[in-house]
Amino acid sequence: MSVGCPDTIKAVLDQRSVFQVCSGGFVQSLAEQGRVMALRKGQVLLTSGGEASRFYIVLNGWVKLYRETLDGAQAVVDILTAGHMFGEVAVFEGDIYPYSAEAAETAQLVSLPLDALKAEMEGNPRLAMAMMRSMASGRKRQDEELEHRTLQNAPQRIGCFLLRLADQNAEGAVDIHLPYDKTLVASRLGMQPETFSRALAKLKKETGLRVKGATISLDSLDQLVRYSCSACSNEFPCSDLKSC
Amino acid sequence: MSVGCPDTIKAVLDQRSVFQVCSGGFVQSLAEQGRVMALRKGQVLLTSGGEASRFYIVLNGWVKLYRETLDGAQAVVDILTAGHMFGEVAVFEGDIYPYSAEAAETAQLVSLPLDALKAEMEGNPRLAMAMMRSMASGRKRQDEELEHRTLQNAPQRIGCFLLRLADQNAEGAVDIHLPYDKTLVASRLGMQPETFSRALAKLKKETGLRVKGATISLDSLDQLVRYSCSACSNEFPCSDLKSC
DNA sequence: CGAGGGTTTGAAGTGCATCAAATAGTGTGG
DNA sequence: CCACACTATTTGATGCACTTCAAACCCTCG
Repeated sequence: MSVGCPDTIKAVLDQRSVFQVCSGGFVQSLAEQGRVMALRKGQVLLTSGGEASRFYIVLNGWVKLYRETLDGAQAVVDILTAGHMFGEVAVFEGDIYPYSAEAAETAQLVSLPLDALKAEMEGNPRLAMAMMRSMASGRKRQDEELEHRTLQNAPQRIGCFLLRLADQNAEGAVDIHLPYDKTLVASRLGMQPETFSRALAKLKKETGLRVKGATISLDSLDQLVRYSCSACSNEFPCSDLKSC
Repeated sequence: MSVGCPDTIKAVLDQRSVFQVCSGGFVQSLAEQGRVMALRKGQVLLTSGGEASRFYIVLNGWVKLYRETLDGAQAVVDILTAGHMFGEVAVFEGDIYPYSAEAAETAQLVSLPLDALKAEMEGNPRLAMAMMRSMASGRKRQDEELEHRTLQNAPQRIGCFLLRLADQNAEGAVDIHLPYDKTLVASRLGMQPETFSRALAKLKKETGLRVKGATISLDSLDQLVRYSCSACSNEFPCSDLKSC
C-alpha cells in the first residue's frame, strides 16, 4: 500500500497548477519518488515543529491542518480534500512544519520529497513564480479568513462558506453539498458544533434554504448573498474554496 | 518631497533581508527608481482591489493595512512601522492589491516599482527564494494570528503581543514600549479600545505588570509567559513581531 | 435490534461589544 | 504659564453572541 504507480502519481501532479509550468521530465522524476499512503481516521501524519522531509497531496478523504496548545485545544488552519497539497511551505521554514496534520477521515495521500522540489525551485524561476502565486493566494485566503472571523457572525460565516462551495454563476435553484461532516465544518469556521447547528437553523429562517443531511438546497443564491456578503469586503462573485 | 536621495533609499533596501541576496547593481537601480513620499494621518495610500504598480517600505510613522466592507467596518490585517514592506504581494495577485493601506499617523514611505521587482525575481532564483521565505513567514504569522483569535482571550492576546515586543531572553525586569497608540493596538489585536483597556487592567491584576502611558514594566517575563503562553501552540521564546 | 457517533435542543454562564459618560492627556492660543 | 479644545483612555451599565454542560434525538451499521 505504500508504493504507488508513478503514472497515477504523475497524473495527480499534472493537475496542480504549480507543476504545469515544469518540464515533463521533472514531473516524471518527482512522480517516481512519490509514495501513496493510507491513513486511518485520527492518525497524525505530521506535527507542528517537526522535521520536514516530504510534502503531500490528498488523493481522497479529509485531512485536517491544525495547531495545538499544550492543553489540547486546537485551532484548525484548514481542512483539505482531494487534490489539495500541504507541507510544502516547510521548505521556507527551515524544514520545520508550521502546523500539524491528521486524517479527519480515512484518507489516501501521495507523499513527495521536499528536497527535489526545493532543488527544482532554485533552478527554475517559472516554478518559483508559480509557487509564489500559490503561496500568495493562500496568504490572501488567510487574510480573508481573519476578516471573516472579525466581521462576520456565525450564520454569515456559514453562508459565505456555502457560497464559496457553490457555482457562483448559477441562476435559479442550487444544491450545495458539504464536503465533510458538520462538526468539521464547524471547526473549519472556528465555532462549536452546537453553534454551527443553531446558526444553520437561523440561516434557514432568514434565507429560506433547506437542509437535508449534508445537502443544502436554495431557490437562488441572491438571498444568501444579501445575508452574508454585506459583512465581507469581497464583491459577490468571490474566490471559491477549491482554487487553492 | 516626492523624490528622495538614491543613497538613502539604497540604505533602506539594504536592510531588508530579501534584497541582501541581490546584486548591488540591482539594488542600486531599484533605489534610483524609488520615491520618498509623505502621508498625512488618515490618508489612504492604496485600496483593496485597486491596480498595483508600486510597493512600499515604511520609513517612519504608522501604516495600517486593512480590509473594509461596504458599510465601513474594517478588519485590520497588520500595522506597520519603520522598516516594514508592503504591497509587494500584488505581483502574484494579478497586480491587484489584496488589502487597503492608510497612514494611521503621519508617515513617510519609499515607493518602488513592482515591475522591476518582478523582472528581477524571474531571473534571480536567490531573490525568488528569499521572497518565498518572506512570504512563508508572513503566512505563518497569519496562521498564528488566527490561532490566537481562536484560542486566546483578550488579556492573553495582549500578553502575547507584549512578549513578542520584548527581548525574550531578558532576565529580570523588563520595560516594553507600545509601538503605536492603544486604540491601534486594540484594532491590531481585533478588539475594541474599551476591551483593550479592561483587558490590560486585568493583566495588571493577574501578572503584576505596571502601565505608565505607552510603557509597560514587568519584574520578569515569567508571570506573563505563564498567563499567556498556555493558550498558544508556540513554545515560549517565540517569534518576535519585528522579524517580518 | 442495539451501540455509537453525529447532530440537535435546552439551560445557564462568560466574554466581548455597545452605548454613555467621566477622566486624563496633549497641544493651542492667549 | 494657564485655560480651552480636542483626543485618547478609562469606567460603568447593559445586551447579545457564542460557549459550555447536559440530555435527547437520529442515523447508520454491525
